[in-house]
Amino acid sequence: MHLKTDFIEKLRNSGLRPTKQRLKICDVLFNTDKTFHFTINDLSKIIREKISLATVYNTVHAFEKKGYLKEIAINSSQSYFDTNTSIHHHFFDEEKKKLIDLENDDVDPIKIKKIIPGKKIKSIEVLVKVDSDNQ
Amino acid sequence: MHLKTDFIEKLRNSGLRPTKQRLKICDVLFNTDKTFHFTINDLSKIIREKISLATVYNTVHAFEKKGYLKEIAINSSQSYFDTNTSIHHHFFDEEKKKLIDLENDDVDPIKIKKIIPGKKIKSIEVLVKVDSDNQ
DNA sequence: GTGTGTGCAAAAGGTTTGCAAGAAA
DNA sequence: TTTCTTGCAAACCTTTTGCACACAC
Repeated sequence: MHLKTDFIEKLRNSGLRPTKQRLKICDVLFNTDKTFHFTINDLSKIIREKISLATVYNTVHAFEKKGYLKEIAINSSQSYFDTNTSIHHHFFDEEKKKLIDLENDDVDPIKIKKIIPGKKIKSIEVLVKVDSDNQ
Repeated sequence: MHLKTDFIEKLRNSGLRPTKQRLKICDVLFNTDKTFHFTINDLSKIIREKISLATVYNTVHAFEKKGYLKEIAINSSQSYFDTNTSIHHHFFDEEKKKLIDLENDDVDPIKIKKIIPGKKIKSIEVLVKVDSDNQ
């Protein structure tokens, strides 16, 4: 359970003004023990107080830039975000269109044998697509 | 070097009528030894003869469904396609916004230790994001 | 001829932008 | 009072759809 003052401080420390809208979004995203995945559309619906879509986009992108959220690439139709910012991977359930966490320990270390001169690795993401067993 | 008759046969065998537009798109995509990555937008530009965007979308999706192309999820802003349909992975160069193939042999086998009851794995995709070395 | 494919324009869906009004510092 | 943030609508971009015409068989 987080206190509102924690969020105010968190935002201030990031150089973001603790506005009513940002605090509400913090409450929805971070005031829980479980991490979760969402689309902007999901988030808009969860927020009971009406916050303008533009503000939701602004806030989510601001939070992502500050490292409080991670964007997950699944397909080109929508952006998915994750409140779990640790290094981990994902299952994507094609049937339910849902993401499932795959903790780093659930995947043997990925060894990449090829290097690209002048480039350094920023991240390694594994996406495992799954579908119904029976068919 | 492929012959036009090869493409006609390939399309016929897939139940796709060999129209002028589809043959032109085959020519652009498959009449080369190198495989490559493209967006629909790229493809539209490469095709000199004007083919309606709707037809390009239709054709690319038809080819994907037949297994002649693979879609690659990078981000939510655009769809990327790959003429290399073998099992392999990708680097994504964040600076140049370009994909680079990572052959299956370049990555040690991925072992997933978690299973989802009732679900089977359809694909495992590794995306390695790289960026400029110097900074 | 019959059924499929194409082209165009319009519509849809997600995301971004410009700007005036409002809130935080 | 200065600067940042919000809200709204319009703009944008990619993708999809509807429908008349054209083409493959």
